[in-house]
Amino acid sequence: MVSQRALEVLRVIVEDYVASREPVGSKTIVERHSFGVSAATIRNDMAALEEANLIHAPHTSAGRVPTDLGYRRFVDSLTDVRPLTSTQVSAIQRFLDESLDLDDLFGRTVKLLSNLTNQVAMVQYPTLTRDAVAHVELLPLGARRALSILITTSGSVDRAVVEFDVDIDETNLGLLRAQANSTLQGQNLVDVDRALAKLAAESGASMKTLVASLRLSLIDQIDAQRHDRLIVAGTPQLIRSEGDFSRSLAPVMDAIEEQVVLLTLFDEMRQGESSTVRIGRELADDLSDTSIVSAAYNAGGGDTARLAVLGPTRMNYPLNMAAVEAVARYVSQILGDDS
Amino acid sequence: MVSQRALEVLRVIVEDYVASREPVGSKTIVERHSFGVSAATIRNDMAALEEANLIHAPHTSAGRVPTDLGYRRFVDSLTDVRPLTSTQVSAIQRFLDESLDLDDLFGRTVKLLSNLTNQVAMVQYPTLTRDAVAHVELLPLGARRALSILITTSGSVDRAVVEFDVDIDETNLGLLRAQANSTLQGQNLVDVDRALAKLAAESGASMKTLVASLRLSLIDQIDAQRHDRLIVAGTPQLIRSEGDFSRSLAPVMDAIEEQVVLLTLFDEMRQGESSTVRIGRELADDLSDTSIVSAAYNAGGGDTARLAVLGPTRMNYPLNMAAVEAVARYVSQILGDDS
DNA sequence: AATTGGCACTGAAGGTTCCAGAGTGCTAAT
DNA sequence: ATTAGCACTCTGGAACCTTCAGTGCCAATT
Repeated sequence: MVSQRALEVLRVIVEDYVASREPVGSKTIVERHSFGVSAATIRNDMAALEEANLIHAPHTSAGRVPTDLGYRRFVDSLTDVRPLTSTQVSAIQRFLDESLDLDDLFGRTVKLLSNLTNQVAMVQYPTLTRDAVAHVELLPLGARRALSILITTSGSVDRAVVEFDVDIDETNLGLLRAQANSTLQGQNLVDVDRALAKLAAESGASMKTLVASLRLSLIDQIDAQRHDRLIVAGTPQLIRSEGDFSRSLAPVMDAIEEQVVLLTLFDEMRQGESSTVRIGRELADDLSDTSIVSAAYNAGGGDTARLAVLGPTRMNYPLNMAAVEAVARYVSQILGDDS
Repeated sequence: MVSQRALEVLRVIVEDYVASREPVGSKTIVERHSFGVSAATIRNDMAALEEANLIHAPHTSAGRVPTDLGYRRFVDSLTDVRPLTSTQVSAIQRFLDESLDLDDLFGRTVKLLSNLTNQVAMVQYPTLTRDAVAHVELLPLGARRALSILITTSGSVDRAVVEFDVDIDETNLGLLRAQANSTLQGQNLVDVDRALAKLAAESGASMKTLVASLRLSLIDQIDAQRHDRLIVAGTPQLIRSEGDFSRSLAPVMDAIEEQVVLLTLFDEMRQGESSTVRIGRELADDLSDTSIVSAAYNAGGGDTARLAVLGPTRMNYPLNMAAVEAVARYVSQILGDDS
């Protein structure tokens, strides 16, 4: 039904529409692109595309606009992701190489990605399975509570509150801290549970219950540290492309601020291949005017997480895909090196 | 020139306009409020108000809208800040009391404030001068670099990179960590510099240079920890009140994302009294359609910082002032208690 | 001196009509 | 399969009108 040429027509419709924001008609197509055929022929192809639900006319006598399905077809047909220019690449490298710890790296990464694409950019925190305990700090918070701070060898820091069953004073807390550190230092995070169980078993009665409380809290903490955070930058870009949204931007901003919808989405994607594009209605209802281009990056030791850009469905997919993939690649490179 | 009654008229104009978003005319005023006079009289008063640049007519035959100056007069005339209802107050208390560490408290605070006011809410991190060192962690980052993590007794955590002049191995780093901790633990942050200088003086030649490097880094870190961060929530609210902005929201969002303009503003305000309202052009140019209502809170030990809401100049000032002040009060209360 | 009713005037908002233009779908011819 | 031709449709903008809320001012009133 849809000929080869018709797909070419789809391609130029997507490209022109993304560039101009104007519905594109048969005449402008033959003018701007050298198909060897007349406008009437293009019109026939367009009729076929419309039949296949790939494009759509806002009203009877307007040009055509790609549907979600049209964008999907367009994206799927992109075989070779045009790489970024070498100056861009070296700028990325230089910029990211300067970063200090994980937080700093991710902060730089989102800003960079947002600047490259003029979209909202997001980076998901990785779960570092080969991460080990560097230090556990315990600070009193009251008679039966303490704040536990877990520092890992990758430099990540997490906090949680430990609830004890009994009152605990400075001395006891110091003892617990000393024991926990000597037991846990150097242990891989996944082994913390086992190590603490063992410590509890070997401890005297009074210490046993304290260790048990700490164990509960630390396990939670380690679990919670999994892909549960998103660093975001570039929300102002969303406003700049407000014209591309049929409904209010507020629900989109809500989703970004809440994070949970996006994180769930990322978790779904982890199953899939490394680079993924979600378009319009393929996402949640509130995000039906937006698309997300994301790629997995390697956080070292076989751990992966995702980074992404989010923008209106009318976005420059090739550019965004190239940027997301390039940045993911360099972040992987940096995280693969040391530590 | 502007009679007492005229100021009453200003008050109802502000209130009605904030409530309805419609320019308010003399007729609606006499209908909705019981001034004992006719519309013509109100018109005379309005002429005086316009003369004084307190109100302004969008066009010849429309009602009036307050100017920035009008809002200013209105706000200044609010003597008694109507307190929140007792259910609101107890909800605030219950919600904030549950919080664990500082980060959690501030996270809750901004969300709460944003919900209470339907505006963007912000909390500035306090500088905790009575904060002391709980633990210093050092993690290798390469031959001549290490990541230092500083945990304070208030539970705040900061990271920085230490650059050494010479290569350093695990053993040396461990030694440095042990020395640093035994010297610094329990020391007030402001004394860290002195303590490390002393340690350097007393150390052997090889250790001396390492301590010096660490000192440089930690000092920076402690300095940087001063009021340099802003926790923000509720940016979607900004979009919901987009109609109140004459120009694009993008610069406003930029300012929020960049933070620096707002932080500078907060620093200026610290001089002033505890509760402050900045209206329209009193702020930066890009923020000429927005107002900021802020209050100082007490972080314990005489340290203060600010929290605020930001929204269109057409905002409910009494409500926002009450909310900001109430929340500031409870945050102060919580931070005054323990630790 | 302050207040008021009356009244002419103003400008925005909204509706109607018209026109031009872009773009289409269809048909018949190539 | 492609194309030229053509009638048709719909939007967007201009021009125009009417309505209406609200004003400013003046002369009369308290």
